[in-house]
Amino acid sequence: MNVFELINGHVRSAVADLASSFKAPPVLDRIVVEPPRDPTHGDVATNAAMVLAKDAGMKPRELAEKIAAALGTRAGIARVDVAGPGFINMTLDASVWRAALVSAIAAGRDHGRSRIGAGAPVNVEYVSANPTGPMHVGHCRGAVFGDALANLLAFAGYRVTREYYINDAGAQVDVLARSAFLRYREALGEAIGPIPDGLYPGDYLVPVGKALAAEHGAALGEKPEREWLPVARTRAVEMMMAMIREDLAALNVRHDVFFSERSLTEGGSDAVAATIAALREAGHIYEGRLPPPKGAPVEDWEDREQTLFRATEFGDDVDRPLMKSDGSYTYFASDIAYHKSKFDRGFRDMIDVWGADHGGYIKRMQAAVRAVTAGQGDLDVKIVQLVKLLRGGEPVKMSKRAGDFVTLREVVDEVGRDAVRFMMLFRKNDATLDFDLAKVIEQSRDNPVFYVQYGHARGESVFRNAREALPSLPADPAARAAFLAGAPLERLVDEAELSLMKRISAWPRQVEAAAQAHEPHRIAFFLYDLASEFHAQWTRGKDLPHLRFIILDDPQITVARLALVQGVVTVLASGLALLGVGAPEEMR
RNA sequence: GCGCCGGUAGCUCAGCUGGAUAGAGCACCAGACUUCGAAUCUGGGGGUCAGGGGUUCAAAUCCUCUCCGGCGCACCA
Repeated sequence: MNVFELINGHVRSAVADLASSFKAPPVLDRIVVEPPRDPTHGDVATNAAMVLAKDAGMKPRELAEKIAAALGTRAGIARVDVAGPGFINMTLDASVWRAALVSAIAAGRDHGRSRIGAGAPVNVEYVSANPTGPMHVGHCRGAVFGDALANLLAFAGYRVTREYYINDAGAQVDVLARSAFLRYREALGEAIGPIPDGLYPGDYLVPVGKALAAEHGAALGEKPEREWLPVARTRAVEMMMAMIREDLAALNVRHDVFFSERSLTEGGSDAVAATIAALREAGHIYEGRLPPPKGAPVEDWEDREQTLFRATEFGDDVDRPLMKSDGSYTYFASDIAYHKSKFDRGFRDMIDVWGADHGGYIKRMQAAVRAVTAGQGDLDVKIVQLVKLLRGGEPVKMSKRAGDFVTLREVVDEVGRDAVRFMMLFRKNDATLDFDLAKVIEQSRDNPVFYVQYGHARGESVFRNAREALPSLPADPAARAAFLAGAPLERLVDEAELSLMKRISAWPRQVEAAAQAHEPHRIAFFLYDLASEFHAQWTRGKDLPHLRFIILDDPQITVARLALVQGVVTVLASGLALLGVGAPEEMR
């Protein structure tokens, strides 16, 4: 049950009833129904009169009075005021919040589930790290963000596919293959000495060399490179991807589809060639020259005729090359074919999650998606900004050159999956993030992960204690919820209790807003606020014993308050699940 | 030089796609444990929303210019 959706309906129908006297038909899209920032203004406010005043040919306040009069007669609306420049403020009958709480408890983990997605397929592509080594911390944020966003969209009613694009076709995987081949010779007993510059030095390739040796014996080493390289490459990529999947599993991140870049051009058909041909057919490709980039001079600039995509016709700054000077496709060309494949597989809505260093790539990719889908497809690119890794306020030094970068696994092993996930989401995706290894394992309010989880554990702790005073309270969670859904909620009259009920009721609205904005961090912040309000109410019971959740000689109010706790626990558990973070029963 | 992302309290950050008097945590000051978990809570001080101009009933939010920080800038992925 979404209270704001309910009132939204009332507002729209009230406006529709008045519309015959308007000068122009009202544009309902701009009407916003939301909780006012200042609670003294009531429970729900709408700007309807202000945005429709022109259409109505009335002054905002005059129109507001008329809408307010119509709303005043609707069920559940206890009071309507016109305020300021023409806000309509509504105070709802407490029965509305009670009904919302009952519905939340009864729905359990489905409370907040939405149908705004209407089953539309959405493709969320995230991580897509090169299969050339283990994942490092830099990959964490994109992985967690993409995963949480996918959860959120699924909860909001979209049909979500989680996808990983394997970059197994470029020069980098050839380097990987040569590095693995060296390890293969090593595995056969050869002294290889130090790893030469330009090859990957990491010892995670040792097992690949051993595997190649075990499978091929000495045979591979006797062949020319063009024969052994594909073999080494395939095996290396395979083993790297297995490693990456394990790393992701440690973070509780899983994908539905792993899409190989190589598969676009291998086998019977060349999807990249086909895509380019189609674009050429549509007039989006030409042979031409590109001006050298301004600013920093490019040393080896080679002015030549090349195959260019007219990205500028779709909003990009310059046209983009599709072929390298050696005649092979650019990465961009493959990427166009890849996104076309997404569209051909039924995804009009696509979301890519990229690191900040790829920000300059957004426009051309969106341009390409428009071109290749004839404007039917929509690509949203979410950029996750840099993560600064700290320990007790001091930067953790990492040098990629020396090979001592911090791996994803190391961080997860040190602070735990929950802490990593929550902290990665407790910040807007496009703002940089400080991740302090010391702070995230602290058990204090300083640490939001703990604070929210503790809120959940504390709620469960109340239930454990309540069973002594209230033997009829079922231990089984589902039975408990069913039992509490029948609680005498009219006993909840304290302002703060009412306020908690309202926040629990706001959950569905939060889910929808976060899903539509593609912003899972809003969920994290909502949970933090809910936990905070719950902790506050819990502590009030210390000064004011009559406000405790468990009142020994009044089982009725105890049941009512337990229902409130049930609502809190339900939303915390549900929200934490969206973030992929555990909701512990206790934290001792 | 161009593009993208940031700039909000001393510090770290929210601000619900334009709403009413801009909010939280930390830090600082003053308080609350014979108690449902004090791993918590209550109160207080603290603001030129980087700066100028514009759009309108209304701007931290949209447009524009400037300043500062990060990232990127044929043929890498």
